[in-house]
Amino acid sequence: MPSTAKKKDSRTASRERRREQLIDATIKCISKRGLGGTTMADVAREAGLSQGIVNLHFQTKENLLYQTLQYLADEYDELFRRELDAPSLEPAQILLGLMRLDLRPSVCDRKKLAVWFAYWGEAKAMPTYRKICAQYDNGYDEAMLDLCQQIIEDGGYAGVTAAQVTDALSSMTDGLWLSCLLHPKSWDRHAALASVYSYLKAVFPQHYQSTTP
Amino acid sequence: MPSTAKKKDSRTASRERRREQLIDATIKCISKRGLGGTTMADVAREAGLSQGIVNLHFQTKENLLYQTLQYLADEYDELFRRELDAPSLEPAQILLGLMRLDLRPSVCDRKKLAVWFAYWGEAKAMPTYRKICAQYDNGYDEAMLDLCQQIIEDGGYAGVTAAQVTDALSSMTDGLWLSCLLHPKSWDRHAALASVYSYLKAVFPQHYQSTTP
Amino acid sequence: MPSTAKKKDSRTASRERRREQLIDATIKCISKRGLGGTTMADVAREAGLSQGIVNLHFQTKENLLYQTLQYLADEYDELFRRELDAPSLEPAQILLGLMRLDLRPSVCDRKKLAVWFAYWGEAKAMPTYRKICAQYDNGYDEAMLDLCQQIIEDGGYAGVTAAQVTDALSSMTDGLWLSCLLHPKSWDRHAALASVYSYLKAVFPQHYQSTTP
Amino acid sequence: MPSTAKKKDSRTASRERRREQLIDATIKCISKRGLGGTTMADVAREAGLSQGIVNLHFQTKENLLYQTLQYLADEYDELFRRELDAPSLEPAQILLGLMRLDLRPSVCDRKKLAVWFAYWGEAKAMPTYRKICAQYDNGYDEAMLDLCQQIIEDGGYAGVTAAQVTDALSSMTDGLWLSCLLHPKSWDRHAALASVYSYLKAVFPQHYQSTTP
DNA sequence: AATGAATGAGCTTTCATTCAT
DNA sequence: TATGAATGAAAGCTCATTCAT
Repeated sequence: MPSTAKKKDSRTASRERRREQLIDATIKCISKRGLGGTTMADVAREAGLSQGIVNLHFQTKENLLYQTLQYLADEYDELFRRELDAPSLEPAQILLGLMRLDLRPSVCDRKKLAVWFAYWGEAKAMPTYRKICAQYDNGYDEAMLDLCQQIIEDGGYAGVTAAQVTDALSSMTDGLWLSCLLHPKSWDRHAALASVYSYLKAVFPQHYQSTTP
Repeated sequence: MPSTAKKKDSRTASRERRREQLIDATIKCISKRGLGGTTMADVAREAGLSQGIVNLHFQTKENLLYQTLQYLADEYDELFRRELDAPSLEPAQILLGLMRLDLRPSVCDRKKLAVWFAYWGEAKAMPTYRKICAQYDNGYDEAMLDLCQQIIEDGGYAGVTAAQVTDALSSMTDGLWLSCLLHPKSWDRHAALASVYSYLKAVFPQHYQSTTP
Repeated sequence: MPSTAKKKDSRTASRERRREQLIDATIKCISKRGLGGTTMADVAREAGLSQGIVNLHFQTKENLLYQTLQYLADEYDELFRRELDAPSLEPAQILLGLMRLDLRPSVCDRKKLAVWFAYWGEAKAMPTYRKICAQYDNGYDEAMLDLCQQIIEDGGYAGVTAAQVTDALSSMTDGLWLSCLLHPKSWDRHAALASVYSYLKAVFPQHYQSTTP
Repeated sequence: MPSTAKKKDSRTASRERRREQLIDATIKCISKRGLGGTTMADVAREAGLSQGIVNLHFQTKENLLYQTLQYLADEYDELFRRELDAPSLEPAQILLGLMRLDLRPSVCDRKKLAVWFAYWGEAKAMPTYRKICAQYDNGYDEAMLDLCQQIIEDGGYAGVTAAQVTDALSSMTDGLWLSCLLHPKSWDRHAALASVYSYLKAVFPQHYQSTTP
């Protein structure tokens, strides 16, 4: 969302703002009541607006949910790209940055995670959703694969392939998210990061040596 | 379920069988259409029975879903206990066995995973579901924690705690399940196991040395 | 129900007993839950028998309800005839006897009244029910009309017709029944009888003179 | 309902009007089909509106029925109060007015009576209904008790108590209503009033002397 | 004659969607 | 644009009735 967007004429600008307002309300609703428990009326009420407003802006419920997922995906993508393109010194630092990103409060946030898992839960049944998820995931895997490759070559590590580490790492973050969702009480951001770091230290000992991540 | 259970009189037995038949149909339906897309009529049709049958045996939809989750949880629990109680030689072997279990075709089965994720997706909204999930998870974590502790002591490993490894491993399997669900095409059971094994080799090098898991 | 009925062979006798048992259960159910809230299953359960039993004996629900109403009507009719045919001395005594009958505990019983009013409540919609009710009522009115006529002639009362008194008296008992049903707490059998008696004393002063009825 | 109420804005006014329209349809349906035979769809159809409309305005069927009963009770209450507060000359005239009221065509109307009796039929099973009925009844009895007391004192009547007359009169009107419901063909408003009047003449001869009521 | 599992029509209720204002 | 009353399809659930045992 480039800053020029703010210069749109008031009508369009308000349209855009309404959209975000409604998507926001959708996220809150899904997080509170689950996908199945969220009605169009709930979303409208959460946004403090009237019944018909959601259909007015999103036509159908399916589209609202699709756009909401897309919104979250874009938001994450933006953060991911920024992390990746950071003028960071070394691949190992970038990789660690990506791991940190996934556990950052604004990303690893129960409200948003609830939405992701809600979608994933329906993913098998709704190919459209799966497509969005898969498309991004592939991009992330590719980037991580590349970083791991560089680290392995740099460190001359044997016994692991870049694919294995990539798989392991991305699985771990997904799993840690689930854990955050299911055990809100006992979940600890730092412990999670420590687990990830313990793995990095174990496979890439030359690149990760600090005691704390 | 002791073998004597099979000697139930035909009436009771058939009640029990019908229950399983309906739970089975429920799993298939959720897997095909998602939690939200599954109707009582769908389940009845899938089971080849009539409309009212599900309410007759489970009273409400909520209860049907609850019992289905419980059924899956019990099924997994049975396998987990069996693996844990196996007269296996060493903790390291048992731990590997548990990892293998999670990636075994009958466990890591898209149909069942779809159900698990469907529930997890609604977990935030339905405390009842979360309770079932959480209750078992705690048991598993404890068992794994114990195994890791023993391995660490046995190997004199420094730099990792049992909690970190447990967290990492259970997160990894959860994440690999999600991966299996979302990328059915590219998902590879052996690759997944290799990823897990690469981690084990890295953290517990003395205990896991084979090239292949 | 003449005593010879008891000599039927066991099969038939048991059929008859089942019928009464089920009608009894029906009365209890309607009284507890109302006509609308009474299901075939409720009746069977109340009778301590199995689901299908009611259809076996009464074929349809409508018939069960019809037979139950008929049963109550017959029971009342039996009592009414007995009172009417009593070798009572005078019309005034017989008339008072009929009034007493309507307020007798076994007749003016909330359980049974609930059933009568349940039927009356549906009477407009179910002509079959209305027919039963009307048919008996006419008979009673005729008998009372006759008694009142005799009393009026005997006393030389002017200013009231037999029809008016009959109407007033039968309306009063119906109304007192409703009162018994609606105000179980404050309802008092003796007060009710006193009200009726006060009317009799007022219209037929020569025939009813005691202080208490 | 003061005349200013009519100036409500069209939206609110229409809400109120729709409510009455639906209650009206409910009364018609109950009167035609009985409480048990009345479905939400029937009510909607009777009102010439769509399926969901009744739930939209009354949420549940139970509430619709409750509100309908309340509506009828309020309507009667209004008439009763008006009759009671009439600048009538004497208690005897007011009492007669109340009796007339109960037999007035708009009150003693088979359609409405069918509804009252439908509720009374379920009253034992539904405490909520009984409460509404009882609450009003008490008020009416009190008012009548008061009037009778004055008449008795004024006339120096002995042998009857105010309570007895009140009981007798209110029972009579209830019974006459039932009669109106059950015997629509032979029912005669004037005969009914004559019966009531014959009673009044008999107990309070000094106050009621005309040949016709 | 009796049982109780099974059926399926019908009911209440919910909710995405439409539309007059 | 925005509103919210209205719609009607579809869902969950109940229950009279049937039928194999």
